[in-house]
Amino acid sequence: MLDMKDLRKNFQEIKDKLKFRGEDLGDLDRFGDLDIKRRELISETEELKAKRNEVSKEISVLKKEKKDADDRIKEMRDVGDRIKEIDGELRQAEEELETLLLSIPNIPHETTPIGDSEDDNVEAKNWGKVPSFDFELKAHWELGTTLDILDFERASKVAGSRFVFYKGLGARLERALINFMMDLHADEHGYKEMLPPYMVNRTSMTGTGQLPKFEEDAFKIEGWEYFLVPTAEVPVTNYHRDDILKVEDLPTKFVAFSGSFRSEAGSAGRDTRGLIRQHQFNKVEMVQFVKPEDSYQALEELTGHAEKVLQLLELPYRVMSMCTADLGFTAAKKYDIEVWMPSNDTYREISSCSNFEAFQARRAGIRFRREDKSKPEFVHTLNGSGLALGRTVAAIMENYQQADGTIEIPKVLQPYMGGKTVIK
RNA sequence: GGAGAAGUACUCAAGUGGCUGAAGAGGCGCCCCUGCUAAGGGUGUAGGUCGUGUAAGCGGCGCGAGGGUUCAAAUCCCUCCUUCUCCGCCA
Repeated sequence: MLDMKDLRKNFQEIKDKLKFRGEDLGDLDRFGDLDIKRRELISETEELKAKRNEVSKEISVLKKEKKDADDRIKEMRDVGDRIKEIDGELRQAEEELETLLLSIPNIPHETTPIGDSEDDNVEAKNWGKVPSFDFELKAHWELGTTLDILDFERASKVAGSRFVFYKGLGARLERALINFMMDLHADEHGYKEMLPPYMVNRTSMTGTGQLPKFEEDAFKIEGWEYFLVPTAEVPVTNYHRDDILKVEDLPTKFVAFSGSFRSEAGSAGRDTRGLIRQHQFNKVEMVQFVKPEDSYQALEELTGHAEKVLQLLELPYRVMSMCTADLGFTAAKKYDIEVWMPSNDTYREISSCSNFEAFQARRAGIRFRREDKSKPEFVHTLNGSGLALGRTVAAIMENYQQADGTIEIPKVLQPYMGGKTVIK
């Protein structure tokens, strides 16, 4: 959500910046009228309420003195009716305004590249050497099926398409990665470990920006106002919803492991094979709450923390600075980390690190106080995958595959795999 | 799932229609006293948000949330949420 006062004061400038997103800005132009209408109604009703309060005191005095107050009471009855009327209009105006504000995306940061499509994303960094194979390489789903560590067929029998069973050392590899990543971020990068709920309510989904616009992307529990979390970002960021944090607690950094559930509406036919696009996948997610002046520094650090995982796993990757057209609804700036995926002969997204500035904080009411008596300010929130597990498993399988169809285990994971060095 | 109880400011807590934006206590701030400490005395301490204003200020809202009744609601009514106790069920 954008700052209403800012929007009021700098409407055209903000609108121009939002245009770079190339999205439909909906009813944005109605903001001015709604805003004025709302404030007019507030002034009107408040004036009447002030009067009512005053006269009510008079009535109270008159009654105590056993004097007649009928005239005043009658007068106030009319005032009360009028207040009710105006409050009704006001409520409607505020609802419209709220709906409007919740549907406006974040303003891109000045360092976000301007572009029309994903082709305009800018490579910010490139790490590692893309491997060359002197044998015919296999996709991870082939390797996984042959080694009997992934079973897609039975998963579609038991659940449906876009689900998977991990088996044996495949399951072990995923579990090793979870522990490895959690340990790294908790012990080396200063995040507090957290294990969040996998279902959240509507308010939480709205707080981080998944709702109201993207309800079709989420799984909702039938008969309940619960949504399966599409990412741990939702429960972990909302952990501090409506809180006023102490300045000495900033930055607050959480790392959470959770399942992530996505309907993948609109992705029919894309990445239908393998682990790349599942309805359910595991993810280690980093979330930060920081002072506004620190958030861009924090974004670089957080992205570095995600990169560190790939560096230790010795997987080649690049960091892309997402352009205005590919930024997502909530972010002001976003880096995608893309890992080399041999079967695709290209890089695939494995992490997404974003600075939301105060966009989520405003929706979710997450604030801090600089000093004891000072006015609360909104924090800046950030998050980033560190990393998506399924895609990491796929990348390891493909990049570490051997000519005989076995898979080497990255050195750093071997202690987490009971000392094993190869999956065969 | 059944039966009951409760949610008031940083904490505990009083409060069944108007003088309660809220007693009292603790905590915290300041002052006094005792050479220091412990103890004691005095005194102060409401947040947040919205509107309006250059500002000081003024005004609205507020006692879990949202509605309603009333000239007037922490107080009466309705719905919801959360917590606790007992019973049942259960990993």
